[in-house]
Order: sequence, then C-alpha cells, then structure tokens
Amino acid sequence: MAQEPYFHPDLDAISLADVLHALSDPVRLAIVKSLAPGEETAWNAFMVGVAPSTLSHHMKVLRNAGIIANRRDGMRCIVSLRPELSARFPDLLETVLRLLPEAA
Amino acid sequence: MAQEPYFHPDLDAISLADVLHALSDPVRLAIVKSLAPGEETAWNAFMVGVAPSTLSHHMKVLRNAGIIANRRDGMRCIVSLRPELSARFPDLLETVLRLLPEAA
DNA sequence: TTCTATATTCGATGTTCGTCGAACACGAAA
DNA sequence: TTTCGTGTTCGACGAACATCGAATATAGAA
Repeated sequence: MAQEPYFHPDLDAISLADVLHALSDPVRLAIVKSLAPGEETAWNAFMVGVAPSTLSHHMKVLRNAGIIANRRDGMRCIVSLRPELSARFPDLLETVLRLLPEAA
Repeated sequence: MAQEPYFHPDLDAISLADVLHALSDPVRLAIVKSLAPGEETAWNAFMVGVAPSTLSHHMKVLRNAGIIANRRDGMRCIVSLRPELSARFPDLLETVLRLLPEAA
C-alpha cells in the first residue's frame, strides 16, 4: 500500500483568521521565514529547536492553513510555499515575510 | 479617586507574532474591521455578538497587542486604531483590513 | 445621596494549543 | 528479510484561550 499523499486544502475554504492563526506562532514563523518563495526545502533542514514530532505538528498546521505544500520524494519530505495563497490573500504573506527579519 | 487610564504598551516591545495572534480571532477581526482608520468609535457601537465581558476581553487583547487605543470620555469608552502600528509593522494592518471584507 | 448607565474584573467551564516521548508506517538499503 | 533513515501519529500533560454571568467600580443624573 502506497503512502497517502499529503492533504492540501482548497484555498477558498480557508479564512483569513485561519491563516493569521497559523502565522501567530514563533516556531511556525521561523519555518515560513526559512522558506524562500519558489524554492523547495528538505524537511530535515529546519533548525527551529523543537522535537521532530512538534515540527511535524507545525507543518501540518501550516499545510492545513494553505501556507505550505509538502511533497514526498522517496524517503524524504520536501516543503515549499503555496504560491496560490497570493491569489486568495494578495500581499498577506509577502508583507509578513518582509516584516519577519526585524520583528520575529 | 480617578479611574486608571488604559495601559498602552510600547510598540517596540511587541512582536509580529503577538500582533498576528491578536488578529487571528474572528471576533477581534470584526472589531478591527469596524474601526475606520483615523476615526473614533464608541465602545457600545460594536455589534459582534458576544457578551459585554467577552467584548471587554477582546478589547484588552487588541490593546495589549498595540492595535487599538482606548480613551475614556466620562462614563463611556472611545476606541480607535493606533496609527503608530504602521511605523512598527508597515502595511500589515492595512493589508489585513483590505482583505477583511471578502475573507472574514 | 441614591439610582442608572457603562464597562471591567472575577470565577468558572470547556476547548484549543504547544510540547514531548513512544510507537508506528513507509521506503530504501544491506 | 532485516535493518536503518524519515517523518507521522498517538497519548498525555500543563498552559493559554474564549466564553459567560455575577459582582464590582466609576461617572453622571435625579
């Protein structure tokens, strides 16, 4: 039995409050901050100082909020930002990302 | 004995996560949505469907996050957005406010 | 002073959240 | 098949949260 693909919600079903909530945690902000737009990052490249199970939990929150996409590559997991989020909430993530370095 | 003035935190002491958390609740988003920039609104003008004690709680959360300012006018309370927030987090509240009507 | 209107604080309740370690599932390698 | 590398899920815990009604504090009116 093949492994289940990751569930990525339809962005139309996501509210602004959902996205803001997902972005309101320091660990999750650190994750998003280390994701350059348009690029893919390996799961194990995140140095956010939490246990693997906790990191997995935060990934799921970000995924359910439509912010990130996860993809399996054999044994590993590849993470990236969901570009469609900008169509649903224009400038939101861009603004947060721009403010992040100075005000984590 | 005069009533204590409202406490308004220094915006430098507020993190981006704090602001995003304050904005991640539907009731608080409804409050912010009904506050036109540069204008003052009476406390009892908010129709957000919660008990007065709950509304008071949410006002405090928004105030502690540097998003709103409260001012006493005799027996009543006047609420407004804090314009300095735009200096600390440029475009953040503006972006959220712009996205609010369509995606509450 | 007594009463009324306005908002805050308090106490309680049930929910959600962040965190961890242990156990698990899967793919790949030995 | 057995073992190893990678994340995920589960169960538990304490902390934080949203909500309400009751009690309280204050300012102004009667």
